[in-house]
Amino acid sequence: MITHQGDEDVREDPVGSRPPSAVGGATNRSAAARQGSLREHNLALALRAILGADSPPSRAWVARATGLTRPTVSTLVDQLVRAGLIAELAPLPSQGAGRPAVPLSAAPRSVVGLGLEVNVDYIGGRVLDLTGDVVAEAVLPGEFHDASPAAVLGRLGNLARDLLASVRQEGMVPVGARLALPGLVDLRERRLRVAPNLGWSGLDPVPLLGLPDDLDVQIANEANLAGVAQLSKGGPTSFLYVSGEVGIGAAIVLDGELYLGRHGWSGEIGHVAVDPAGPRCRCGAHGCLEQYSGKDALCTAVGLPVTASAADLLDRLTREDTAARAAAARAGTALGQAVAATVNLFDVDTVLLGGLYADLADLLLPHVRAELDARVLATPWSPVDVRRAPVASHAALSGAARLALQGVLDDPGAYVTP
Amino acid sequence: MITHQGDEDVREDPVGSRPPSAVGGATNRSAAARQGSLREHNLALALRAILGADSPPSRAWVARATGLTRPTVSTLVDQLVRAGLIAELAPLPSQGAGRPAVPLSAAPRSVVGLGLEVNVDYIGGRVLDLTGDVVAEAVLPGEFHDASPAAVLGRLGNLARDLLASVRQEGMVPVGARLALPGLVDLRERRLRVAPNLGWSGLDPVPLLGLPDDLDVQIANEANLAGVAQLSKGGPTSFLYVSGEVGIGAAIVLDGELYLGRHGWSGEIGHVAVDPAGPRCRCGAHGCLEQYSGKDALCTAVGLPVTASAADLLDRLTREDTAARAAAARAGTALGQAVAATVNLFDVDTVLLGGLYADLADLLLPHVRAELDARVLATPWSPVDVRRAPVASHAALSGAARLALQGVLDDPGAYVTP
DNA sequence: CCGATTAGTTGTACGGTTAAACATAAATGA
DNA sequence: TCATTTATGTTTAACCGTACAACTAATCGG
Repeated sequence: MITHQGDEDVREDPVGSRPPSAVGGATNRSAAARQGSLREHNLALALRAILGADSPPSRAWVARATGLTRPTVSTLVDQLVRAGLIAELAPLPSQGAGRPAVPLSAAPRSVVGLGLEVNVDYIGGRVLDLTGDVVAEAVLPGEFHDASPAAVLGRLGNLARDLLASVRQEGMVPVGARLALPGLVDLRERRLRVAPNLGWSGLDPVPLLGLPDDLDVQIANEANLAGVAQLSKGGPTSFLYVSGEVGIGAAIVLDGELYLGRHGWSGEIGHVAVDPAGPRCRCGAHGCLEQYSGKDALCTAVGLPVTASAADLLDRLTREDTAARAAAARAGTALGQAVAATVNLFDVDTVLLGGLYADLADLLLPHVRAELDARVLATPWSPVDVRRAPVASHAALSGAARLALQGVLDDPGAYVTP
Repeated sequence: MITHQGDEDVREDPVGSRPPSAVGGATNRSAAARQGSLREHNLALALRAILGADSPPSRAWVARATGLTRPTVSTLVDQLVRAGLIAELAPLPSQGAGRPAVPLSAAPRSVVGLGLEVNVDYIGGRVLDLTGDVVAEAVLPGEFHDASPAAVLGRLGNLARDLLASVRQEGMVPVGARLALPGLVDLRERRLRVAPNLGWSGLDPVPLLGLPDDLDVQIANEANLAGVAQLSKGGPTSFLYVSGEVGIGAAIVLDGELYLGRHGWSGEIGHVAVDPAGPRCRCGAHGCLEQYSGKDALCTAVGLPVTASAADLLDRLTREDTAARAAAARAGTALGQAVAATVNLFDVDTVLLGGLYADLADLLLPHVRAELDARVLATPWSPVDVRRAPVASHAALSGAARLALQGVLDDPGAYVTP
């Protein structure tokens, strides 16, 4: 027994030290389940059932949907109602026999999540409530390449405090914030390793925001968060989201959860090699996808300055012009090759194109589809569905706010008195 | 309420219909937690703690490790002992003050898992118990390209029945079997879609084995299972395993669980494009990794027939010969490019080379490492560790047997009387 | 031999779910 | 009109599994 003498604190598993392999992680596999865990699990289950229902469900429906009994659901729902997470709506004019049900729905404007974003051409914040409604928003355009992190994050912090103050004013309770950053974000150490387009590297941006210490503020990659924003009630729950901007990022969403990898920098599709002998990339390697399908490459190919707007680029590419067609083909084909590699590796069957690619989807899609048909091994049995991402405008803000709210969905027990 | 009237059977979620996104799935997030779920969770927790301990632990140690109380652990361990999953060892000569502990360990030769494999040049079966020991094994070399599925699987079925009979004879209880196949395996529909090297396609191999109906028999990809076999007590729990043979497959293992994707055909690294303008591949596309680093390509590059053995190939490649060096460089570089893409997408920091690549590791590693250093974006902050896979001989057999046993680890409650 | 220390067990309390019965409210139909 | 049917939601008692505290068991050091 000697070897065990030292192992005192194996038992607790502080969240920070856990590898962030997924978001929305649910019940901890390696923790002891006590009595309360049961209630927490079922509370979350009932909450998800209500939020995910097509129309406001009754307690009895929730019981059927979850497999819990009606008395149990009643007590759980009562707790959710008391906590302000769920609201009882006015009974509908009754439909059929039996006692009329009390419809339940997510309580609007109760708990809210704050999404923040720093990007090359704007900073912004957005507040979402449990219904998914945007309850407050502010976006400041600007030009932040090579701007001082302290200055930019300070301004964003002011904007965030204003948003928080205004929603608190109306009685809402912010439960967390996520900051979207266009770069390699280390979740475990909460550091922005490098953001080439901002010219930033090696910093912890959270203190620079100056938000209250009691608010849970975390950081994540912009494309990953934009991917999360594509989740919607009817839509697919497993997909690859590819965001084209100056850089190209991707998010892998599986069963409604973001796949983050060991450190949180999964999905770096922009540096998948399309042609190992191709042009040199900012990252030092040769032939990265970014050199073929990034915004700069596209602009250059059609003779625009790299500072051109997405609208200009779309305009130029839409011309019936040999150069324009060639540029779209080159970018779309390269994108298709990289996406095909990703699909072969991840086995997803839906691909959503976002960011700049949402605007250019009509031009790129035929080329992307052609490459996927040729290169994805599984195509004959499960064709890959590639399409424009449904949420486009500032998607990362919504994804960040959504993820900030995730803590409530995962552990409503923390917000409820039994 | 009309819209809800029809939704009767939302509650149960038969395992077959669930997307097989991971193995070792643990407590079902979308199921109601009843009282018994608590016990099942903690039973699995205690079992994992005992199996994962460095040396046979006591009940008190398990309590500390899991966060459960000693009385609870006592009752759980008693159940595991009664079920024959855990054995109480003879007390050690006591070390220090206090009542001597009763050391616990996995019960040898109690429940066992059966791993089966059909490959181009052999069929085989292996039986593992909870300690990880091989308790029975049989391998039949042969040449199975274009052989009849019914004949080959019939022979494998005989072999499997012999193994099962012999372990049953000794009082062991087989709890399941996994069949490893070198091809695209659809887990959800339990079909082998296509196995180019066998010349097989579109079949359900399980009935052809003729195993007893009460044994849970499932199928999986050979490389995926070989990846699972690399998990060991001291080693990494998240890694990319790349298996080079005629085809090239990969397994992505995250936190000790195999990532399978939507259908179970994740990890098809052999058809990641290394050069889109490269040679045409069997799959119809151009420039797939397989055309650069597959066994056939390597053999051809050094002037051997594609039927040459791994030993011949190694022998020829090890010569101080320009052609041999060029062949190793070409294969290693291409492999490095595909692996770099995978690492950029998955964010893993360990890569294990298995199959043929285990033999060729010394020759390939420098080239692979060079490409990773150049192409993996995260290299400066988290260098990728690439090395030879620890388990080489018939790894898929061990992985399959291990996965067959996984059901016991995930749900020991099913094998225990409370 | 006695206190200190650690391992494992016994008995009671508590929290959470269940099953069964009950209360509520509407539609249905003789 | 009024009992019957149907469905929702609540109450009650029982059950199950874990926690806590106290106990026994076994060893060491003095």
